[in-house]
Amino acid sequence: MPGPTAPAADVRQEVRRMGLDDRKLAVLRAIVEDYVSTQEPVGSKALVERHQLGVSPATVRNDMAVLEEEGYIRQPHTSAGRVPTDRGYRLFVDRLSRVKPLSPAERRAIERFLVGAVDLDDVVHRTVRLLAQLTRQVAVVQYPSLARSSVRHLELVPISTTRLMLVMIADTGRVEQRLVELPGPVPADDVIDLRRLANEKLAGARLSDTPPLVQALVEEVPAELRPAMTTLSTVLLETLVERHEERIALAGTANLTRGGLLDFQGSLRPILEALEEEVVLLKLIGETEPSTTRVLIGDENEFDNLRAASVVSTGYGPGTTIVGGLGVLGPTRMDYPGTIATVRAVARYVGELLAQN
Amino acid sequence: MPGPTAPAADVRQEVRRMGLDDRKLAVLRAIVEDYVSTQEPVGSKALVERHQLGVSPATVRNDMAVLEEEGYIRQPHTSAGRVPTDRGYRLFVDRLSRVKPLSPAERRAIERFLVGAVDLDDVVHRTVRLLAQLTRQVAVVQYPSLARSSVRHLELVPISTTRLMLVMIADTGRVEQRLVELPGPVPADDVIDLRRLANEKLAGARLSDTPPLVQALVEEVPAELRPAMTTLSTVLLETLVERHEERIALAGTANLTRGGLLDFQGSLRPILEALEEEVVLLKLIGETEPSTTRVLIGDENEFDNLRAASVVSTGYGPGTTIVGGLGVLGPTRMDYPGTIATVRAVARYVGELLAQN
DNA sequence: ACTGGCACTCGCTACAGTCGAGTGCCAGGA
DNA sequence: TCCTGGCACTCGACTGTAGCGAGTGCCAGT
Repeated sequence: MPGPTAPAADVRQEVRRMGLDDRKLAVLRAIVEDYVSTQEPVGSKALVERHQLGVSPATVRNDMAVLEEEGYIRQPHTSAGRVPTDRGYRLFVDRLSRVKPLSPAERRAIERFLVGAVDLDDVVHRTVRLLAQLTRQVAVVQYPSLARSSVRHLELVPISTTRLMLVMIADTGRVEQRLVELPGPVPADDVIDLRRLANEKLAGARLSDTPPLVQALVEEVPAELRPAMTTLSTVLLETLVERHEERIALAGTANLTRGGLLDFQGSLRPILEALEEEVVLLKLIGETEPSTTRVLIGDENEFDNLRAASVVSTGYGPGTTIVGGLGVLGPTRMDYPGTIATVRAVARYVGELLAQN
Repeated sequence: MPGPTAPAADVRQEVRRMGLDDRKLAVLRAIVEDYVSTQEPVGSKALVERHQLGVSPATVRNDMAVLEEEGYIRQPHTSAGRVPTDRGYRLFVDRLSRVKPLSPAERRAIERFLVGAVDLDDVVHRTVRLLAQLTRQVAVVQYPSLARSSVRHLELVPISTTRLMLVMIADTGRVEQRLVELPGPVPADDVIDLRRLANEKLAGARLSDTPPLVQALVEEVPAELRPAMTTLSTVLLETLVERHEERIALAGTANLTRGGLLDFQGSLRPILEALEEEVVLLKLIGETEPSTTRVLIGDENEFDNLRAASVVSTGYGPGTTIVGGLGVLGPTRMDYPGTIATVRAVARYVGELLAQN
C-alpha cells in the first residue's frame, strides 16, 4: 500500500487518464454541491449561473456527457438535470472537498452539551443526541468496547446463599452485572475471599488478556472455593468473549423523514429495519481500521437495506487510543464535508471527556 | 365510582339512550373489524356479505347514518365507505370486544423468548423485541422504576484518592453507578467504613423511603467521615429524587411503515419525534392507575404528535406489585383485542420472570 | 476547443370524460 | 313500525389528450 500522500496523486492520475480535466472535476463538484443543497437534479444552465465556471452551458453539457459516461452522474429522466451517482459522491469526497471547519456556534454547542455529564450512560446519551442534532441525521454511538477496557474492580454481592451478583467495573466507566447461580451455598466469608482473590488477579488487566488469568485463578484457588470460582469464571469469560456485550445508543431517527420521501427512494422501511439490528450498527460504526474517518457511500455499504444511505463514522477514545466508534447515517445526498467535520469534532471532544475520568 | 361490573351496564344504558340498539352496535363492530383487517373504508354491501347481519344493505345504511350522526363512524369522501372514528374505536374497545385468548403458538413464543435471559438488561431487551414482534407494532418497556425498588446493596469502588464510584444494586435487578468527587482524599479504610455504614442503614429500604435515612446517616457518622458521607448522600439522593433515572427500551419502529403511508396520515415524522422523547414514552406507559390495561385511542392522547396513534399499556412486576410499565404504540386502526391480550400476557410472563429472581 | 442555435425528449400539469362504489331517500310491504 | 328494493345522485379513481418547459444532444461556425 502506498504512503499517505500517494493515493491523492494516484487518484488524480487515474482520473486524468479517464479524460477528466480540472474543469470537468469542477463541474462535478458544482453538481454535487447544488444537488445536496437543492435536492433537485441540476441542469447545465443553472450550473453556469450559480458557479463561476467561465464557460457556456453548452460546454458544460459536453463535460456532463463525459462525466455521465464515466459513471459519476446520471439523469433520473431523459429531460431532467443530472444527479451524482454513488461513484460521483465518492470522487467528490476523495478529491474535491475539503473538510469544513466547524462554526464557533457548533463548537460552543458541543462543549455546552458535554459538560455536566455525570455518568458513562449520560455521556453516551448526550453525545448521540448532540450528534443527531448537529448533523440532522441519525446518530449512532457505541459504548466503550469491553474488549478494549481494563478491569478496574470486580464486586460480588450476595443475593442469597447460592446466588451472587457479579459486578464488573471497567476503566472506561462501563459497569456490567451478571447473576451467578452457584453450584452450592457459599458462606459470606468465602465470598469476601473470592472477591479479594479475583481482584488481586484481574484488577488492572485488559479484558482481552484475562482468559489465561482466569484460568490460573481457578487453579490456584483453595479447594473449598474451587466450585464457586469455576462457575464465577465461566460467567466472567462469557461476559468477555461473547461480543454480544457491545452496547449501542441511537438517536435522530426522526431526521430520516427530512427531505420528504425523496431520499431513501420513498421507503424508510429497510433503513429502520437495519437500525434495529445491533449487529448491523456495530458493523457500521465499530471501527476496524485506524483512527481515520470512514465514509461509506450508498452501495459501498455491505447491507442491502442501506444501499440508499451513507455512513460517516470514526473511532473515539481517551488520548490516541480508541475504545469505541461513533457516526451518523443519512441519505447519500448528504453534506459530506460538514458531516465529516462534525463527526470528527464530536469524537475528539468525547475522547477528551473520557480522558478526564 | 361504581363497581367493576357497573360501567358496562352504564355504557349500555347510555348507548341505548342514544338510540343505538344491538344491531347498530353489531354494525359498528363489523365496520371496525373489517376496516382493521382490510384497511379500506367499508360499505354497506360488503358488510352484509361478510357478516351475518340478517338484514339488507339498505337497512345497514340507515344504521350507518345514525352511527355517523352520533360520531362513531365517518366517511372519508362522499362516495366512499365508512371508517371508524376515535370515538367508534373507544366504544368498540369498551363494549364490543372480548379479549382474544392467545394462540398456543404465541404462548410458546413468549416462553421461548424469555427463558435464558441472563440479566435485567437482557430481560428488558428480549421483552421489548418480543412485544414488537408479536404485536407487529412499536413496543416500549420501562425498566423497573427505581422509585419502586429497594436497595439491595451499595458498593463504593475507589477510583483515586478523591474519587469513588458509587454502585447501587436494587432488588429489581437494576444497577446504577455514579462517579462521586470527594471533597478531599479519603483513605481506603475509611471507604470500607463508609460502605459498611451506608449498607447497614440503607440496605433493604425502599428507595422512596431513603431520604430521611440518608439524613440520619450523615448525622450519625463519625466526624472524620462526615464530609465524604455528605457528598455521597447528595449524589445518592439525586440518583433517587431525579426521576430522570427512569430508563426505557424501544423496539419495532420499522413496524410503523407497515400499511404504507395510510396510517399516521402520511407522515411518520411526529411519531418518530415523540418516540425520541423519554419523557413522552414514560407518560405513555408509566402506569399511573392500578394494574388495569390502559388503552389510549387517537386524540385521547395528550401529545399532539400522537393524535394519529393508539397506545395499549399496562404495568408489570413480580407477583401483584408493579415496578414498571410496558406497552405498544400503533395506528388507531389496530387489532385492539389481540393487542390487549398480547400486552397483558407479556406483562404477566415478565412479572413471573422477575419474581424468580 | 468553445459556443450559439436548434430540434428533440419527456415529465409535469391541466382538463375532460368515463366508470363504479357507495350513498340517501322514498314508496311499498310484512 | 320497521325493513327492503329501487333509483337518482355524488364523487373519487382512472384514462387519454394536449400544451408547456426544462433540459439535452448534436452540429456548424468561430
